[in-house]
Amino acid sequence: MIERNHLEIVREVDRCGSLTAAADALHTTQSALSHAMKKLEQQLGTSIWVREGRKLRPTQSGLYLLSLANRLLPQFAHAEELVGQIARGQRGSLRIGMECHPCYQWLLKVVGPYLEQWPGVDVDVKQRFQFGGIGALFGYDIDVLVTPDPLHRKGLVYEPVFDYEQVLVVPINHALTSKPWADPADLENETLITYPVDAERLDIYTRFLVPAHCSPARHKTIETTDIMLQMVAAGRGVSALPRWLVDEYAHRMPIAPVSLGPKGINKQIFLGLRERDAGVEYLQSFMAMARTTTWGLS
Amino acid sequence: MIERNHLEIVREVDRCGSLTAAADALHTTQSALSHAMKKLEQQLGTSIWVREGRKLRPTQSGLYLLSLANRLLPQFAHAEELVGQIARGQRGSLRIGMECHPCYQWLLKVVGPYLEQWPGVDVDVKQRFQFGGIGALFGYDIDVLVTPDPLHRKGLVYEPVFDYEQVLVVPINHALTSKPWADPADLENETLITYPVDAERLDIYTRFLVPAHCSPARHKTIETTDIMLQMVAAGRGVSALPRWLVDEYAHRMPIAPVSLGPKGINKQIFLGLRERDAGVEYLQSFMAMARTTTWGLS
DNA sequence: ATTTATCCATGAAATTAATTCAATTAAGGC
DNA sequence: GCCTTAATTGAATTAATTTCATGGATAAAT
Repeated sequence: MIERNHLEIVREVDRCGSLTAAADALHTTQSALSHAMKKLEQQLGTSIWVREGRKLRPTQSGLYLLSLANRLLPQFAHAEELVGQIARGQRGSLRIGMECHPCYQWLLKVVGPYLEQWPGVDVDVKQRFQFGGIGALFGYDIDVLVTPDPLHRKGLVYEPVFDYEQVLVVPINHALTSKPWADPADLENETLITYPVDAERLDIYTRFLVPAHCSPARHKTIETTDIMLQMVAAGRGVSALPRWLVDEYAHRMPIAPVSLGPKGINKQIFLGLRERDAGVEYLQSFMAMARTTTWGLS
Repeated sequence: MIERNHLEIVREVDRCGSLTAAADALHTTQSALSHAMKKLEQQLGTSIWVREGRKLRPTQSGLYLLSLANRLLPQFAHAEELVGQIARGQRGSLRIGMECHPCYQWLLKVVGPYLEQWPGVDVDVKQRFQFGGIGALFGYDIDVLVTPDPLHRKGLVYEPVFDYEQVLVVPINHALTSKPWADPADLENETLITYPVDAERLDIYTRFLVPAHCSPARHKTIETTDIMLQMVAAGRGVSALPRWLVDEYAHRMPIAPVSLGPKGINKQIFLGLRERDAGVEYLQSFMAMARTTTWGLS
């Protein structure tokens, strides 16, 4: 019934004062407007203007339509601009999924500058997924997945963003600090503190303890990195974290890193996203900034 | 670009889950919707849904359009309903202009029942006009003018709603109460209290004092009827008001009416409106109720 | 594994709607 | 009174939308 272009006409006639002038402004003929409004008037069963001399005076209906036009038309215009920005990749929402607990610290460093550069992009971080990070990616719960395990699936692409070494964290006065590296057997009398995830996803198990058929004296889980390190600093256990993360905390806490084995556990963090989204500008930019931010850390 | 139509489709697809179902709900074919949205997608330069298997998943743009649809479509619907009511004369705004100060009391009696009978009509009362009541009527500042002076102009129509007698109001123990009527000379020692309007618009001057070349000892102006009558009751002056108004207050205040001259000053109140609006149902109804309400007063 | 049923996309034809053109009416300015 | 400006109207033209017929892709069913 009432269409956007009717509102446009009502608004323009009000602005210009006549159908003819409005037709000019709308790049069409006066006749077209006359026909269009006449049809609307018939549909609504009421006139929108009354002719007074050769002026058009809005009726009550006309005045109401005018107020409607002034309310609604800007919203249409705004919507088009916004969608245009989304189309050009200047706007959107970037939902980041984290499968790598300690990476949260790193992420914070990326997000700050990113938000400044992309004022139109809303960033959100999610850490728990019902069907795993990849499921969340496929399910459009997230747009980017930060993970150490780039499980390849059709429709997904991964890009490595940084390498790091996973190290043992011990109190600064711990005996192991004098050794060049830790052996699996060194943990047999220790309390191991980890994030609360399956053991298969903890490298210290899969790549260090399990191959050597060792296990720690006790195993505790803690959700947050800060508390975890405070526990370590207090001598209540040891943990395994990226070296860059330990280095950062070592300034303010009595903790120290120890390599896991002679070669250390070397890992890589990947950013995964849907292939379909690979061309989106603000996602590409996030990838680029993620790589850059890394350099300052390791 | 974005048309009401498109929003309708987006909303319905979201509700129904598929283009086909939405087409059904909108009483058209799936193909029509597909074509329509494809065209919009091309214009916007972005897709609105991504085909996933045989499902449509809204993109960011699609989600935004959906929120837009949910905001805007109800307003379109509401507008159509409202304009329909206006067309049927069931709704509008009734802006009443008053050129007769004491009539405000009478108006309040009319407006109450009127609002009940016409829940869709918003009533507003205006009392000050830059170019007089008639100017306000011509200028569409008001829809109805309540006036004792029906100045005839082309395009305006007047209808008398009630007759009344303008009387002098005096304290109940005043000497004049014992006379059958007041003479102009009786006011020469009195303080006259009136509304703050030009003397030419006060009948007690134009039709009583001026013809007799008399004037009151003092002249005070007061805006509100209640205070005016309290002043009279307190013996601080006399005033001129409609008899029915004085009768009403006489029950609770020590005041009394006295006719102005042997025949009294007889007046008539008119309702004026634009000729063009004469057929509007809720205006006609107001006229009718105005006449009815009068009977109970005089 | 093949079949079946859905669902969406697409191109061409048909239909419907919108716009223009030309003629007409009406009011205000000179 | 005449000229100019504005709006309406009807017919012709042009543009748009819708339908129809078809094909491809996917999920469900046999």
